[in-house]
Amino acid sequence: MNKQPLINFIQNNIQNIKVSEEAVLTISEMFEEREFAKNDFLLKAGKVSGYFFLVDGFMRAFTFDNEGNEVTTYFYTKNRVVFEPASFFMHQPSTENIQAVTLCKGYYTTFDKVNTLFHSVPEFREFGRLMLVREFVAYKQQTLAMINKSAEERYADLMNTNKEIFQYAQLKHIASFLGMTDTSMSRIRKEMLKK
Amino acid sequence: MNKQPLINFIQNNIQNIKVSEEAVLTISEMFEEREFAKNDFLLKAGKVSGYFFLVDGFMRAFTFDNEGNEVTTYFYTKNRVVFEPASFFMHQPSTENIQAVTLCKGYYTTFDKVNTLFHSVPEFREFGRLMLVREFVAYKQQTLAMINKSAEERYADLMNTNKEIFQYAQLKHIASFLGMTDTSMSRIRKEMLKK
DNA sequence: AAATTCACTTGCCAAATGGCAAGAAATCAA
DNA sequence: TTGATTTCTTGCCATTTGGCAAGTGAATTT
Repeated sequence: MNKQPLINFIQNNIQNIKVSEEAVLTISEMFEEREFAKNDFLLKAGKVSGYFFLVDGFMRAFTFDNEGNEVTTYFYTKNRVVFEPASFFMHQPSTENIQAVTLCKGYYTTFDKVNTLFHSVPEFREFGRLMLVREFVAYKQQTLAMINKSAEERYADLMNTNKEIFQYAQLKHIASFLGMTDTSMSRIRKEMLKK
Repeated sequence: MNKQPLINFIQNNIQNIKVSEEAVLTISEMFEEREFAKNDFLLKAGKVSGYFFLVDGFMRAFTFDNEGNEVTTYFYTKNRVVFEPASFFMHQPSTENIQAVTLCKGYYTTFDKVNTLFHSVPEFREFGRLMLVREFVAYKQQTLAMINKSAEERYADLMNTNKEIFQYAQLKHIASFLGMTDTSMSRIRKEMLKK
């Protein structure tokens, strides 16, 4: 079982600290290789989130608003840690679903194991904090753009900064992610073609 | 110098762990009592965020969008930790400002000191993670509401869940926080009075 | 207390976005 | 390959929200 991609990712995401051989081994043991077929769920609403390092594939998080409409809250591309912080760290049932959009490969673990690593491997603790902070920062930037930008600007921004999303995700999912209807987004696309 | 409110807050926010006397002392030493007069800045854009436990008062975070409009990104009520996670944890200049809306009292410290505490006091490490997770969760819920809710619903939601914000904040700041113009919000208020 | 500034409201109209339903296109299943 | 299902687009019109500028009222300064 080759966990090198996982080790490399962790190593690359801690500044100034070389992960010791021992730590590498301890970490490796706690993760298991896992695949998700297209449309399989990494996380279902009501369950507690796990921790998944996505080596290859594309995932989508979504929930439902008051009127029962599906709302896409996030897209995950490869070389990212995929988890729902609220559920994972608070051990609470998730309100979100996370689903494989394409075939997904990576390494999976649970809160208990992550917690063990947090207590026993300082390097991993740093790594965990960095992942959390990174999620937060990314999320904040994304949402700041939502405020005080028009639907068209939001669409253009996503096109420029996250082109790979358009490669994998359905347009209606991108639309709800951007806080607009698929109808509106379709019109925006039409307008932008003209230019 | 009485740091009991700080200790109590930390104690109350770690599950299942009693903070030792020694830890209490170590933590206390790292924080200094601090006051912010009305309109004073806890954080200015371009500076690196500190860490402030707000014992009493009300604060507001804001930044500017592409067109130069001020956008309120957050309100902080008492008994909360006030900091900008992106800047604080990544040691990067903040894009946000945090300003005292009323006279504010609390305990202040820097990244280096928090880091020292993270490494030397496990209880504080847990506390720090909980604060970060809590910020993230709160932020996520807030922004989820922004998507797929009308301006009127967003206003009503905030009224129901965070009434104290209306006690202290200016209406135009609440409006930009809710992602609408002050003009629109004024009209919404008028409509809601009728009911 | 008067002058000045700032926050908020309101009327008028324009622009952006949504809702619905029908049709076209793409995808999936047999 | 064909039929069925799903996704995406489009036309028509309604609704929501914004922009501007004037007006009111409250707070602050001198």
